[in-house]
Formats: sequence, C-alpha cells, structure tokens
Amino acid sequence: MRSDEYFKNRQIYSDDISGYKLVRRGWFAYATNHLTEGSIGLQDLVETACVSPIYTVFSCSPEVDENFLFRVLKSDELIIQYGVHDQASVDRRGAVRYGDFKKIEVLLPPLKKQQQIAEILDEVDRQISIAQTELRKLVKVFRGTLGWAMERVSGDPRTVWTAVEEAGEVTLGRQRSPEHSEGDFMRPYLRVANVLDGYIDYSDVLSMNFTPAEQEKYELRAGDILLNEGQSLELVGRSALYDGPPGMYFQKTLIRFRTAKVMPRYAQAVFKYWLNTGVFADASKQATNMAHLSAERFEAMRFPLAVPEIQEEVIRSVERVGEVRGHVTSEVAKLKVFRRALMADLFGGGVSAGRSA
DNA sequence: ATGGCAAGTCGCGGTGTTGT
DNA sequence: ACAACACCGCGACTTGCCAT
Repeated sequence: MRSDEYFKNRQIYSDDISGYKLVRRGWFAYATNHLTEGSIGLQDLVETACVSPIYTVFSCSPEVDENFLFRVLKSDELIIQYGVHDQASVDRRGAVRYGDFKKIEVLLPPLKKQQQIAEILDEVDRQISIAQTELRKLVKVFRGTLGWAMERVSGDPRTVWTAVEEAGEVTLGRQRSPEHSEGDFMRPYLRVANVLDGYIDYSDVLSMNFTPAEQEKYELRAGDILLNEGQSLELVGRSALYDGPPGMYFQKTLIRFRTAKVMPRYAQAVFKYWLNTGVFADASKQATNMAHLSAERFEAMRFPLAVPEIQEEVIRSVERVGEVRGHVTSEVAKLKVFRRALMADLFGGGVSAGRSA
C-alpha cells in the first residue's frame, strides 16, 4: 500500500527518492531483510511505483500467472523456505539474497489451472472479508444493545448504587519478579495479553512460582472477572469472565473482581459498558506513557446493583447478540481452514514441479 | 509488606547508509 | 548493485523504586 496511507501524518521515505527502485504493475518486491516475515508484495495499485533500495524487485515469466504466484509466495510453506535461505548477520534479521531466492522450487500447474486456483482463493478471501465486515457491524449492534440494557438498569427505581468494593471483592494480581521465575510451585498465570474484550485467550500462558499462601490468594475461580489495570487509555478496564478450571492464577497488571452479590455475567456487562462509554478512561490516571486504573479508584466507582430480574434481562440481551457474533466468528474460522486446506493441496498435490522467477 | 506507577526492555513493521 | 550494518517509533509488557 502507499506509504502516506500507511503512515498517516508523517513521511517515512527519503526526501530524495532518486535511488529508489521502480516497480511496474504486476511486478513483485520483497524487503530483502524482512522476507522471513512474509514481507513480499505484488504491485497492482498503479502503473509504476517505487520502493526503498533495500527491496528486491522482480517480475515473472509469461507462463506464470502473477496472482497465482503471489498467493504461493505469501503461503506459510514458502515463508518457512525463506527462513532456510536467510543469512543472519549481526543485526536482528538476516537477508535473503535474490541468488538464493530464485532457486526456491514451487509447484507450477498449467497457466489455466493457476488462474483457477487464484480465483478460488480470491473468492474465499472475499467471503472472509464480508464476514469480517459483518462482525464489525455486530460490534456496533452489541454496543447499542448494551447501552439500551444499561438504561433499563439506571431507570429502574429498585436499582441501588453502591461502591464497587461493596458489590464485590477487588484484588490485584501477583507481581512478576525474577525471583519468582522458578521454584517448586510453578503455576500458570494470566496477564494483560490474555484478557481480551469479553474473552480470555489461552494461546500464550506463562507461569511463575506461587507459594501455597500465594496460591490461596491469587487462584482464580469460575465467575471471577479480570480487568486490565494499566495500558493505553482505551484498553484500561477491558474485562473478561474467567470460566476455566481451578489452578490458574493472575498477574499484577490485572484486577480481579469477585462477587456474590450480583451475577458475574451481569457485572461483566456493566464493566463492558463502562469500557464502551469511557467511564474507565475517565477514572484512569494517564502517566507519561501508560494509563492506570488503580485498584483504589476502581473500588470507589459507583456500581448499579440491579434487581435479579433486570440483571437477567441484561444478560439475555447481551447474549443474543453474542450468539450471532459467535456464528459469524466460527464462519470466518471455517473459511480460514478451507483456505489453508487449499494451499496445503497445492503444496502436497503432486502437480508437475517447475521453477519460477 | 503492599501497591502505585515511572521508566525500562523488547518485538515488530518499518526505515536508511556505507563499503566493496 | 549487492552485502552488511544500523536506526526509528510505537505499543506491549516488565522491572523495580518509592510512598504509604
């Protein structure tokens, strides 16, 4: 994409671009020292573009469909190949010289077949992007629904307003420190990176040592709500309900809210509403490069104790939207699997082997 | 000892320049 | 033109000082 679109309000490229390389429409360019990260592209925006001299520029021969080749060059399989040819230098990353790059072998079906494959992949990608647009709309619907539900809460005369600390128990997690990085009681713990908007991501869980006494204090129970204590202003207060098994702990960048007075899912909806409407942002303190909602300020926030019937109403309306969201999300996941299977076929499919570049 | 938060580190997606 | 080397800005995450 264009540099000035990617970097809004600042110029990244040199003032003098006379040394830049030209890339015609249909040509490829890859960042010589970042190829292992998949930094390769097909120029299809304008007749002629230019890139920093660090890029290697090439075009393909007439028996190769560039859209097809682009898909292949971007595939996981080839990105692994790039790693093999990467020559690391002192710096963070090495480079893949064109001399090595051009020797990488790829399966090359007849031109007609290449075009078919590229079309199918285009279609799958289009479907994925439609579903993702749908998801974005649902996020708005969700906001609206939640806002409406919370109005019901504040409009109900039976709702009692109380401090967060009265509505439940607020605890900060255990701080990380080198002395806890090993020991006899290594236990998994959650941190900011795991607590996303409304759900917990377990794909990267770290562990540290928790003594039995600490385990008692920091163990999570189903129904606990975890909130981000500090981060950028928009992310402070992002929360999710913990519904996993015992044996999981949490770190100090998270605040735990444990309640017996209201339904946990209702409480999480309230926190989500606070996140949406900037209530958390207002309560946080912005330091030089990080915002913090302290446990103290959180405890003092005014929490609406709605009657059970209204709580259930909030949970139901939020869940209805959540269900549709779940369907679309799994649709996207399926399309991605389908796409991967197609690519895998291409690499294990035993079509005649050829060479490109 | 606890917890608030300033400041540091590191990864990532980018960028250049210099010597041969 | 290529190979090697070097840096930037930002955000995510960690460290550890300091006040209570």
